[in-house]
Amino acid sequence: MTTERLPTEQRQRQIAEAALRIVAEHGVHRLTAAALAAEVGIADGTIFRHFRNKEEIVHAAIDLFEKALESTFPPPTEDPLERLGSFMVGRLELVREHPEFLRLAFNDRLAEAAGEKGAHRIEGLVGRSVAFVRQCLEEAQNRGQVTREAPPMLLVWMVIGVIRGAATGGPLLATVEKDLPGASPTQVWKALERFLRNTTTEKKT
Amino acid sequence: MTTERLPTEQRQRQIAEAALRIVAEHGVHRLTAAALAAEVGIADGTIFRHFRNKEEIVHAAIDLFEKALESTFPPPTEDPLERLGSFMVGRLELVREHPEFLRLAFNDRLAEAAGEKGAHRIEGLVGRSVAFVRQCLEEAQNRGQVTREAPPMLLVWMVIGVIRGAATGGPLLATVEKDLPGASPTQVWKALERFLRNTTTEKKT
Amino acid sequence: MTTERLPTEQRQRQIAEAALRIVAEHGVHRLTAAALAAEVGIADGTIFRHFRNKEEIVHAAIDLFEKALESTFPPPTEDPLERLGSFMVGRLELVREHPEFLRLAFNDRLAEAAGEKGAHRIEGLVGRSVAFVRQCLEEAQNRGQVTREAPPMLLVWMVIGVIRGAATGGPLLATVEKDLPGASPTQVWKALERFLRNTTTEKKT
Amino acid sequence: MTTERLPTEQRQRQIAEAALRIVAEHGVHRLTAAALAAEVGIADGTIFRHFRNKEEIVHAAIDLFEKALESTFPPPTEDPLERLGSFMVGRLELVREHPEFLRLAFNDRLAEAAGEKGAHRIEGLVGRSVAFVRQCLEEAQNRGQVTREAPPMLLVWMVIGVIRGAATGGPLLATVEKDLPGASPTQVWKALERFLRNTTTEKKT
DNA sequence: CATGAATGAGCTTTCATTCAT
DNA sequence: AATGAATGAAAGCTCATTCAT
Repeated sequence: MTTERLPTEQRQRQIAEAALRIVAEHGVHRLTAAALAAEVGIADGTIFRHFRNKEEIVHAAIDLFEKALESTFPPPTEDPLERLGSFMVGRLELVREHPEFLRLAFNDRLAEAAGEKGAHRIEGLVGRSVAFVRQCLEEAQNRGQVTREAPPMLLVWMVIGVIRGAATGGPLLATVEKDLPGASPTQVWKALERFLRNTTTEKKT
Repeated sequence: MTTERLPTEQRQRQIAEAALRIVAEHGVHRLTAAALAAEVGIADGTIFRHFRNKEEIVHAAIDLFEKALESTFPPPTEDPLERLGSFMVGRLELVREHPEFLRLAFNDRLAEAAGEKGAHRIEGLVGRSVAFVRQCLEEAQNRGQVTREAPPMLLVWMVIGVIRGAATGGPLLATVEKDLPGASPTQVWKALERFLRNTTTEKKT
Repeated sequence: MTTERLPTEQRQRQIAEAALRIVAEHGVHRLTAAALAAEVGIADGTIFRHFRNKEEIVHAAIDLFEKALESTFPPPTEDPLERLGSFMVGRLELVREHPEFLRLAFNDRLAEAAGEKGAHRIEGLVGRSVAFVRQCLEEAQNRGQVTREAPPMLLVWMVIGVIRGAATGGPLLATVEKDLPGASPTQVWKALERFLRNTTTEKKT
Repeated sequence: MTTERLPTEQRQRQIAEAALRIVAEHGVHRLTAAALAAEVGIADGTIFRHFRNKEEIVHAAIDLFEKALESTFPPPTEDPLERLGSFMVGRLELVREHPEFLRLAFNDRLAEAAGEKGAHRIEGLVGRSVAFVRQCLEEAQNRGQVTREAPPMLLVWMVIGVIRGAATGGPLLATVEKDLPGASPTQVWKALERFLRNTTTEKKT
């Protein structure tokens, strides 16, 4: 069989994308050179003309993931809650477009496949998002938009929990899917925002 | 070397526990027949005198996990928030005692090792917990202990998010560990409870 | 195919011997797990139940080689030339019995297959033999059995050259094989000894 | 990157030389098409525009080696010992200039890489040198320059042994390097010559 | 029940060789 | 002539599973 010849960069991209798809759909244990090759439509051995080894493939996949996440960090607007909102909506839309990412973001599969270094990268990615959320929430607390009584991390966990929950089409919603059936990212954020503001101490006085 | 002969039931339990430990500490890729045998202290072939194949071992491990989770569902007390509190405290304490479970609960590793059927079981386990949390929250909303404005699932995701966050010693806290340093399960719940109730004060006044 | 089951120690020995045979007869490039397995009569994978990896197999082979060489170091008799004679005869007889060793002793094939550590071991083996020969010759010079005029290493190289030459059935003799047709180890040594003593300065005076 | 285009003959030479260098410095296992191409500075596929396959490359390398050896056969002078001397000095100087050759001459690595045919060629090369040495020594014996009592092959082995020993900087000298520290080729030959002639003095008196 | 040797499929990686560009 | 992507046959090694003892 003679496959179309493509420049390395293109093949690398194809392979990285295939890796993402495979891990997301079937799990790391199916991320084999053979599976990758089949997915891309080339011969087994050819994989290693484009990547030195499997680990590098995973790193390329993480790159893709990273770039996608990066694009959802909103510009530093004035209002922290507004910022948090764009972030959340962005993330939820990202997941809607790329369901592959879902199982990656909240899962340490990729990390496992990438060895120590890859695990750290993913940790870093997650950490950055957490830090962003926290930053927004603390600012909001300082401005009195959100109650100062709650420990910031509690709020962070809640927000992350909502993102995760709204993003997961899977298990979390399985039993209760009828609830917010097609709840759009914006709707979810609106509900969350109202809730957060609701608790504001200012309002109580 | 001839190991002491034990009845199948005991060996099965030992093996299932060993499986839990191995997956938790080293990941699925180290869950091999040889590793299990070594952990239990028997010869590798012997494993298959007690289980027909690896999948069954994983199922036994999930059984253990299930039983542990089961034990944290509190008795059906009157007050739904109180019930939710015992549940949450129970779960956090469980994780504190058995850190192995952490990587299992919020991770689909075990599911992956157990094939389709195992994945469904874990999904079910998670689903049951979600349903419980939801039940408590809806009751609380009906009683006016928690604002009725928020969609129940939003609250569910928040609570689950807090449980996950408080349970995970790892990445989530990494950058901000000073926050709730040794926050005990009860302290976490108290903070969450105050927050949940807080949202209703407006209406009360 | 069901092969006879043997205890690891026996299989290890078989495998190490097979390794020696293969390297000697066909060269390192044919020393593959498959070839070893075929030679021993077991399945490919089985090889690695008895050795952790190929390198360990080569080390086991070197062990065999080492033991054989060791056995040809004669006891420390009074007369150095007599000692040298037993050594040489021993070595030649060893090679006659185990032609496999020939290509190993004067070849760095095994060394190459064994990695750094293996190469050093073989170097050490050769070094020990050289040192032994040298020791004998220097003593002989001190006693006046061999001329003191020749630098010791010159004599060493000569003796080693004769051992190698007499041992090699191969290329070295190819063109001139009729010479010392069945020259027995003892005959070769006798000829060499006469030659060495012949040069003695004592006799000239 | 497009490399300068060179006529096949030049590239062939470059490749053959690269082969010699690689085998000498790193061993046959590194003699790969990719390594050759890198050494020469062309793309790996290009190698096979100049040689039909790897075996032919090795043959070209042996050609080079052969030519170098050829050049050290001295003209047929009157005195056989003098002839032998030039030969030996020539060989030792060759090795000093081209240390690559060392590992080739006393090693069947190249032979192994070249298959049956290549092995025979190298055998022939060695055989020719042995025959030359023998010729010289027999003449010398006939002229009474060297004792007639020693079987010619014994002398041949000795001489070859000395050449090998003096050429090998490696293991052979490792333990005793102080001996003939920078022993020049001529010094080595002088020592050997004195020794060979020495054996005849008895009869002369 | 327990042992541990044996199996064979499968995985990652290497490499000589081909061939479209 | 030169390039470099593609191929496919090994090679080394792992592991679930079987089975004679």
